[in-house]
Amino acid sequence: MSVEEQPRRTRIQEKNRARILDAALGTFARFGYRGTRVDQIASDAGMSKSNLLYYFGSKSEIYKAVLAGLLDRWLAPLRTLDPDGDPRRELTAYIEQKLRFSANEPEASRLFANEVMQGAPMIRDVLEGPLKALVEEKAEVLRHWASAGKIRDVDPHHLIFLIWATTQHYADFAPQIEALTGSGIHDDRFRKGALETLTTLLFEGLLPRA
Amino acid sequence: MSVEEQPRRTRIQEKNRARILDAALGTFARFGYRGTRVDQIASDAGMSKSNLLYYFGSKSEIYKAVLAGLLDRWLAPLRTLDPDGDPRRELTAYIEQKLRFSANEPEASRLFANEVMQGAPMIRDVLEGPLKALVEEKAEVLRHWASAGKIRDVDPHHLIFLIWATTQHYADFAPQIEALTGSGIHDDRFRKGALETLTTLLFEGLLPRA
DNA sequence: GCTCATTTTGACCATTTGGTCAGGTTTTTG
DNA sequence: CAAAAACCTGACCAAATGGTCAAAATGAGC
Repeated sequence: MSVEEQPRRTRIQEKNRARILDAALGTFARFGYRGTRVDQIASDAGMSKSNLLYYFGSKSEIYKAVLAGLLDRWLAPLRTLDPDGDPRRELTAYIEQKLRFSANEPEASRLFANEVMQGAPMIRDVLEGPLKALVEEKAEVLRHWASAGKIRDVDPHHLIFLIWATTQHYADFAPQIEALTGSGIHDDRFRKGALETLTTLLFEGLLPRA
Repeated sequence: MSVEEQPRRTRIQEKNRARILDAALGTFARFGYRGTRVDQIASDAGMSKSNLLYYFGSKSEIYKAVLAGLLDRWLAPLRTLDPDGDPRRELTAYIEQKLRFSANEPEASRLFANEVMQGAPMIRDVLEGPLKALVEEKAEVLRHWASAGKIRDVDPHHLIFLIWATTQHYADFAPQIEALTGSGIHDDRFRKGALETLTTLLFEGLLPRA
């Protein structure tokens, strides 16, 4: 599910597999695994169902391939959090990366959400293994910053969840946000506003400083 | 979609409709509209598919009924935000209500998320109408608090989104949270920890006060 | 207990769905 | 350019799916 060996592929294979995975991401993100119809992926990818099944033997094979390609991109930003950096700088950069991800790959974000909401049947091992390890590592960083007096001493897990939740929200609930504000995270101005408000609240808090 | 007139119902109808809606909430929340099988709702509700269809003529009818019952509960907490109250008290109470909702009705939370992620096809009018109106009203409250110097002057929309996102996250991403922490929002201790961290961050901020 | 309305069932149906396969077409390779 | 490999198609299939219907079983009111 994580590392993928790359068999030799022709140019045609390269192109068609990419088209399929791209189309599949769209429908899986929208309708989940069970709600997605192979036919629709095929037509979105501009090819016949038979041809699609020539490249990926089954629906679940497509799903796994999409997820595998997604996980690394979802995780990447957290890896960049530098223990030796300044907390505010580091966390701001992290939040900005996550917001960018929501803006640039909203479908990936939604598919991830969908998979987790269904109980993470396909990626449970990743969550419990590599992700948990990474989160523990970064939680340690946060605790270290806290004990050095650089940040307030709050539960690192909840802090991480707050960042995940808020940044992901802009992708996952895009239709709601659009309905309420008329704009969305894809818009540069909007994204800057979100980042500004988010970081202000996170670092300074809502109550005016004395 | 919002108000529902109640036709006369026998005791049996009352009981069976409730059983169906309850089962339907579970599967719709997990698999979305398209991914849900009428058969499965029926068997979860402990009755035959035919019998289920005697109560609700079609799959989409069940879905609409479930959503209608859900929206009010989802919205209710925001309504309680009192303009004349103390911002910290009011917002803390709001967050606590939302966390409780995530704890007590995680499936309702997930179904709402699912519907919105699919583009809110069924509740778009509610989002653009009543919800938008309510949000504007409460945004005004926040602006008023800001201009009175009671809270920092941040974008009310993003502030509301932050609260929605963080509180909802505990229901929607429960499997991930469980995998990472071994616990979840249903646990009293955990929920108190979440509330504590959330309110501290939101009101005081992450950076230590001078 | 009798009658009528409500509730439940199981058989049935058309359509959709994931997937197979034999054979045709295109591309690559020697 | 010929042969082999890769690619693509359409017909086909079994199972699943949403939904119908007539008739049987059950319940309520007298």
